[in-house]
Amino acid sequence: MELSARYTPSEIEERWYAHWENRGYFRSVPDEREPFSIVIPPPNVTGMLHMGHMLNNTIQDILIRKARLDGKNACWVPGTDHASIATEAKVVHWLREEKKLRKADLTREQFMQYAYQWKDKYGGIILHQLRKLGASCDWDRTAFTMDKSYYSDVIRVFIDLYKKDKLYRGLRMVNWDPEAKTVLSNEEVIYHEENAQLYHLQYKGVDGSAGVTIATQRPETIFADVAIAVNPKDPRYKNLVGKQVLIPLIDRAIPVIADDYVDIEFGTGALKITPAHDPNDYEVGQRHNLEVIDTIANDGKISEKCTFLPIVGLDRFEARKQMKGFLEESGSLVKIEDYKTNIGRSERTNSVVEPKLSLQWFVKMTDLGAPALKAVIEEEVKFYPPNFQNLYRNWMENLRDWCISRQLWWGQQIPAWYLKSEGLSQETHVFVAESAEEALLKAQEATGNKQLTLKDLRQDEDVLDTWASSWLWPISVFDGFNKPDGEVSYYYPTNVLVTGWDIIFFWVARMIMAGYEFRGEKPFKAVYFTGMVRDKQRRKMSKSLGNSPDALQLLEDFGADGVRYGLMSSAAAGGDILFDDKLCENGRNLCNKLWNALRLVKGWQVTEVAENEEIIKKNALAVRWLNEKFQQVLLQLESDFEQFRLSEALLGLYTFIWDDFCAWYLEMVKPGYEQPIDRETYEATLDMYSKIMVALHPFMPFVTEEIWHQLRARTEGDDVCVQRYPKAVAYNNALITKVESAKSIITGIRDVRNQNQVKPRDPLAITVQDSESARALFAQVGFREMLMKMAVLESLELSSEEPANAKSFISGTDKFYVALNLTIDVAAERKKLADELEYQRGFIRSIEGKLSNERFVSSAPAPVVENERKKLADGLARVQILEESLSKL
RNA sequence: GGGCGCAUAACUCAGUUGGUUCAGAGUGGCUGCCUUACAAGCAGCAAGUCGGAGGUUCGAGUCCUUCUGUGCCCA
Repeated sequence: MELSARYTPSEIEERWYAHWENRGYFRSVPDEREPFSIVIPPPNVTGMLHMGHMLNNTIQDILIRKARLDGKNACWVPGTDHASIATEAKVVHWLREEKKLRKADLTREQFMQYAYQWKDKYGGIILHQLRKLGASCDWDRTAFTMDKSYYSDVIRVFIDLYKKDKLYRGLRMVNWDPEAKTVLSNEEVIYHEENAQLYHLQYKGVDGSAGVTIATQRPETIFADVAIAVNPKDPRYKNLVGKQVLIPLIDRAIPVIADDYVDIEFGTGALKITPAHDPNDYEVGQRHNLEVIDTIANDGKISEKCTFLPIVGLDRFEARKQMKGFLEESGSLVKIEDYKTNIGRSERTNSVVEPKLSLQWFVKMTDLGAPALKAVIEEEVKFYPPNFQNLYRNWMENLRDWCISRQLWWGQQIPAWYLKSEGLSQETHVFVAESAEEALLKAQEATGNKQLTLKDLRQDEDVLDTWASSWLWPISVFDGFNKPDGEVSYYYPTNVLVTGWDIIFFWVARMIMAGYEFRGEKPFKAVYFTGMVRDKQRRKMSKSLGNSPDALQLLEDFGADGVRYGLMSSAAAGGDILFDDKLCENGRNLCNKLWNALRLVKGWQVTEVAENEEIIKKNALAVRWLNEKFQQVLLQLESDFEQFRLSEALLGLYTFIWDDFCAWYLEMVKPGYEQPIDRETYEATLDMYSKIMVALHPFMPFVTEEIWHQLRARTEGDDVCVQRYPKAVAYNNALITKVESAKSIITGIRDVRNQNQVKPRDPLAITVQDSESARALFAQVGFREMLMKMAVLESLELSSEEPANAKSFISGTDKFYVALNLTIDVAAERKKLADELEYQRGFIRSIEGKLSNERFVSSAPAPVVENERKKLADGLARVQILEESLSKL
C-alpha cells in the first residue's frame, strides 16, 4: 500500500478514538488488578476547551494511559461542575435574550427548570472537546455536581456538619458582590492595586472647636460613621479622646475613641469608624460597643438609612463623586490626595466588593484544617513540585471560617427551615433537615406547637457555594456516601490529582479536608500542580486580551498529538508555560518524522538469502546497540514517571526517536539503493519500532496507534492502547560507549568534509593512527563496517605511517587522517594543533592539581578518583599525539 | 508589611543525592546540501565568568550567608 508523504492526523484521530471507545478500553470496573484512578478537575458546565484544560487533561491522559499500559486498572472519571455564579449568569442572560424573561418574573421552580434546560442544551460541550484531545476517560462515569445523587450528598454533608457543630449561621462581615447580589468567599475576591483618592475631612467639635481632620477613601459612607478613632499613643489627639465631634453635612455627634488599631502614620492619624462598611471598623466597633449603621443597599446604592437625602438612591460611586461638591460647599473638605491602594473585586463580575454585615452560613475551619495540614506536611499527600507545600501551609495556618451560602438559585438549596412568623432575618429557630417534613417535625417539637404545618415554614432561599459541592468530588463520583463499602473502597484514595495551583485553596485543600472528615482518609496520594499557560510575552491567557489561541483550531492545525507534544515539551510541573505555536509545530514534525520512518521501513524489500558478511556484522551491531540504548532510555523513563517529570520523559523519548532511531539506527541498517534488507534486521527493526510506539503512546496516542497497525498486520484487539509497557532491564554500557565512539569518529569525518567542501557522497580514504586503543575499538565486530557505511568511506586502514595531503582530527585518544587531494596549509594546521595542545595541557594541569592533592585522593570516592586518573591518561595520550603531529609538520 | 519562588547561550528552559570531557536541549543564528523516508528534512559549526560578592568542601551551576534584579501569594 502506498503511504502519503505526510502524516495527516484528522481522519486518523477520529477513527482511532472511535475504535478505542467501541472496544471499551476506557471503561473501568473494579477487579483483581491494582487500581489507578484519577478524577478530573470538573470544568464548569458552561466551559469551552481552552489551553489550561488541554494542558491539564493531557497530563492526566498521559498518566492514565501509562497506567493502563502498565497493566493497572486505569479509571479516569470525567464530569462537570455546576458553577453556580457563572452558570446562573449565563442562564439569566439566555432567558433575557432568547425567552424575553427576567429572573425576577419567574418562580424558583420555573427558573430551575429553565436552568436545567439550558444545561442539557449547551452544557458539557467541553466533554466532547476533550475527546478530540484523546482523553481516555471512562465516559460511562460522567458525573455532574448537580446530579440527583450528588445533590443529596451535598445536603447530607451539610446536615452532618451542622449536627457535629462544625457549621453555623451567623452575622458576619462578608464580601458582598453588588452586581451578582451575592456574598463571596474570601478566595473569590481578587485584590489589585488601583488609583484612589484620599479625602481629608474636617469634623468640627461639638463645643465649636476645630475638632479633627480625618482621611477617608469613602466619603459617601460618613453618614454611617459612629466614631472617630485615634491611636492612644498619638500625642496630637490626646486631648480629643472622649470628646464629641460632628459629622459634616448632617451634624450628628459622634465620640472620639482611642484604639491601637489606628496607624499613626496613615493619613492624618485620625480614622472615621464605619462598622457597617469596613471589616476593620467593624472589629473596632465591636470592641467599643458601637452601633452599626448600614447605609448601602444590596445593589450598591445608598439606602434610606442614610440621613443625607441628596445621595439616597445613588450608586455608591456616583454618590462619592457628588459628595465632593457637597463637602466643598460645606467647607469640610480640607484636601483631596491621590494614592494607590488595594481594591478587592469580585472574581466573577469584577465589581468592587462591598464589605457588608450579613447573616450567612459558615463552616468552622479549625477542626477540618488540622488533619488536612498534617497530611501534606507529612507527605501523606505528596505535592509535585514540593514547594507548593509552603503556600499550602501558609494558608492552612491562617484559616478563617468558610462562608458557604450564596444568594443564588442555581445550586443546592440550603436545607434549613425557619418559622415564617419570625420574619426575615429575625429567626430565633433554625431547623436543619433533609426534607421539609422532617423540618416540620422538628419545628413542632421545638415550639411545642403541634398545629404547625408546612405552610408555616420557609426554607432558606440561598444555595451553597459551588466549592461546597466540588470538595466532595473524589468521594461522590464513586458514590462513596451512599455505599461507603462499594467501589469507592477500590478506587479511593485516587492516585493523583492534576490541577492548576491557582485553586489550591478553593479546591485542593478543601478536598483534603473533606476526605479526612467524611472518609477518614486522604482523597489522593499525590497532587501534580500545573503551571499557568501564558503567551510569549508572559501574559495570562485571557478573553479580553484575545491572546488565547482557539484550542479546537490548534487541534485542527497540528493534530492532537502535535498539540499534546507542544504543551508537554515545555511544561515542567508548576512552572508557567509560555505557549508558542512553534512547540506544536515540533510535535507535528515528530509525527511526520515517525510517519516517514514508517514509509522507509515499509518500503524495504526483504531477502531470506544471507547478505554479505560485512552488512551482517554492521547490522547486528546496530541492532544490539539500539536495544541497549532503548533500555537506557526506558530506565530513565521509569524514574521520570515516578517523579512526574513528564516533560523530561517526553524529551528523552523524542531524542531517542529522532536521533538514535532515525538519524543513526535507520541510517546504519538502511540498505543501499534498490538493495534488499536481511530478514533478521528487518524483523528486529519492526519489533523495535513497535516497542517505541508503545513507549510513546501515553504522550502521542493517535500516531502511535496508527503506526503500530501499519507496521504489522495485527489481530483484532491487538492495539497499542492495551499493550504492556516495555520493561527496562539493565543495559550494556560498554557497547553503548563503543558506538558513541563510532558516532564521534563519523561526525569528525563529516566535519572534515564540510570544511573542505567534499560532497557527502564522495567516498573518502581514512587512515587511523595505529595504537592500542584504536585496535581495541576496531576489535568490536561491526565497528569498522559501521564507519565505512556511515562516513561513506572507500578505505579504512590502521597504520603508523602518516599519509601525505591529509587533514587530521582527534577523536577520543585516537588520530584520524582524511586523505584529500589538496595541499595542506601548514601554517594554519600548525596553529590549529598548537591551540589544541595548549587546551589539552591546561586540562591535564587541572587534573594533575586534583590528583596531587592528598585530601582529594583520600576523601573522594574511589570511582571519582579512578575517573580522574582515566581522564589524565587520555589527556596525556592526546598531548602525545599532538606533539608528534607538530614535530612532523 | 509577612511569606514563597526565580536569575544558566540571542530566546524559552533542563541540569535529580555536591563528583564523568558537565556547562546541556529546543528554538533562533551561521555554513553546506532538493542525498534514493522525511526541506514539516539532512550534515556540520559557533555561542554562556551558571546575576554580584563572600563562605563551607578535596571538589560548588548544585549547599550556606549577603547584595542586586525579578515574579507570585497573603495582608
